[in-house]
Amino acid sequence: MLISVAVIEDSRTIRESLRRIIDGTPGMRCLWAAGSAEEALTEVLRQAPDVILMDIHLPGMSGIECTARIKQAAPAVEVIMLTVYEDNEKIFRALQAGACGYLLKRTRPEELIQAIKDVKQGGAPMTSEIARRLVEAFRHPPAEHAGGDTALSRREKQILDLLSRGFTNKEIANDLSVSPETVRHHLKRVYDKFHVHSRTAAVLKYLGMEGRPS
Amino acid sequence: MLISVAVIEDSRTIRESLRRIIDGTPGMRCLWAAGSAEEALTEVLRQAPDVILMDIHLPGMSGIECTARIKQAAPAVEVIMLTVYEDNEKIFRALQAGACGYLLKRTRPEELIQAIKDVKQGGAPMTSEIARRLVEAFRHPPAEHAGGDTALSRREKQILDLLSRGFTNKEIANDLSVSPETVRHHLKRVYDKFHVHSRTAAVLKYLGMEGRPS
DNA sequence: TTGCCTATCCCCCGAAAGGGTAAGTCCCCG
DNA sequence: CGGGGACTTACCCTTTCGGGGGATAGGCAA
Repeated sequence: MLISVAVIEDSRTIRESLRRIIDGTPGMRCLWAAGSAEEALTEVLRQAPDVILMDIHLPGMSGIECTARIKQAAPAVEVIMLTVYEDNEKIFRALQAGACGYLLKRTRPEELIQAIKDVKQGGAPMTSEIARRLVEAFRHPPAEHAGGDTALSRREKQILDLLSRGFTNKEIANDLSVSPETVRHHLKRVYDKFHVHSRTAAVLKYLGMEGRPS
Repeated sequence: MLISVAVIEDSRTIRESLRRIIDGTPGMRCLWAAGSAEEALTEVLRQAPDVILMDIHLPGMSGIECTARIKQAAPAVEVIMLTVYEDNEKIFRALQAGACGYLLKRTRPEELIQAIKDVKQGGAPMTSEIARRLVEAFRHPPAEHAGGDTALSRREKQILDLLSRGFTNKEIANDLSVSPETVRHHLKRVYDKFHVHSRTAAVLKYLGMEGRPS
């Protein structure tokens, strides 16, 4: 079974290097290699590959945006993000856009090839560090990729956490064995810090969804 | 650096086999090997290992429950679930309980050893199939296992959508050019359908986060 | 010591939200 | 044609929120 691969990467050197690695692998062929997201989008419509290696940092449209569009146009195409970045936010955004793998550029060629094969078999190749972050994010969705650096006190976080599970102030107060007034007080401070004026907006901000698309 | 490992596995054969594999690896030592969750919990307090290999299916307390308790008592201990099951629910429950890796029992010894090392380095070893499921779960939490089949009318969805972006009833009303009373009315129906009693809870349900872990 | 932060609790007020009920329009389907 | 569902508006009442004060107390650092 021949796996058709495409590469999206702005650096010509890396792009051609990836193409050589792919074409040099038996059972694998590089269909095309684009230098920009825009170019890639037209190529995808012309010839949809099985797997795409996508640089996350592209001039113009980002690789994340490009991934989202490709998955919309051709959901069967599997996308592996290839990047130098290791920060959580980019990882999550890429996965949500539809990427199924996330590798660092320093990944060795043989691992890259293995990753492409993995993807075809329904796997989700990623370094174990990245897998760990995914696991962490899965375990504590709020604390990690939301609030982040916003200086919330322990108590405020705690209350926000209960708030984000749909409890009323009174229920939170009972849960924490304090007066509802105290809960309200902490929430006021949270609203200030988040620059919001409603519990709903605060929760959304806390969960990192304030900018969700419709 | 010596990595101390512990094994929790009810089958004596597999337990001893795991112990041999670990003790046969330079730089690794099997501290203890328990046959039940209860036994393991007391052992953990006595001697906390760096990494635990935990069978998910144990007589009495399950491996998932046991993982949760261990992580509570000794958060630094890393737990790798070892199992024959491959179903999503168990995977997620285990990860939420605090496991950081999830391997199938048919994993070869050398991979197991590598996984233990991975964990010590902050990785999250898992087969790529399992990683894929995690990614899937991460990508569509809302659409899939939430809202899904709940029969919401067009209008109700529309309002819920605006609601889930933090708008007040009045703002939604302006947006849709209807009266706030109308918005309130639709929301009431939504609350009924969702069996919730607050906008926050409704939004969470809508976004598919109603069962989030703490 | 004097602040400053966090946490706790209290007051007030007006606005918003939740619950119930009623009634009007529209359009589709039998 | 009639009935039903979706959508609309309106009224009632009660509870909760959001925003504004202020008071007390412990901890921690300048």
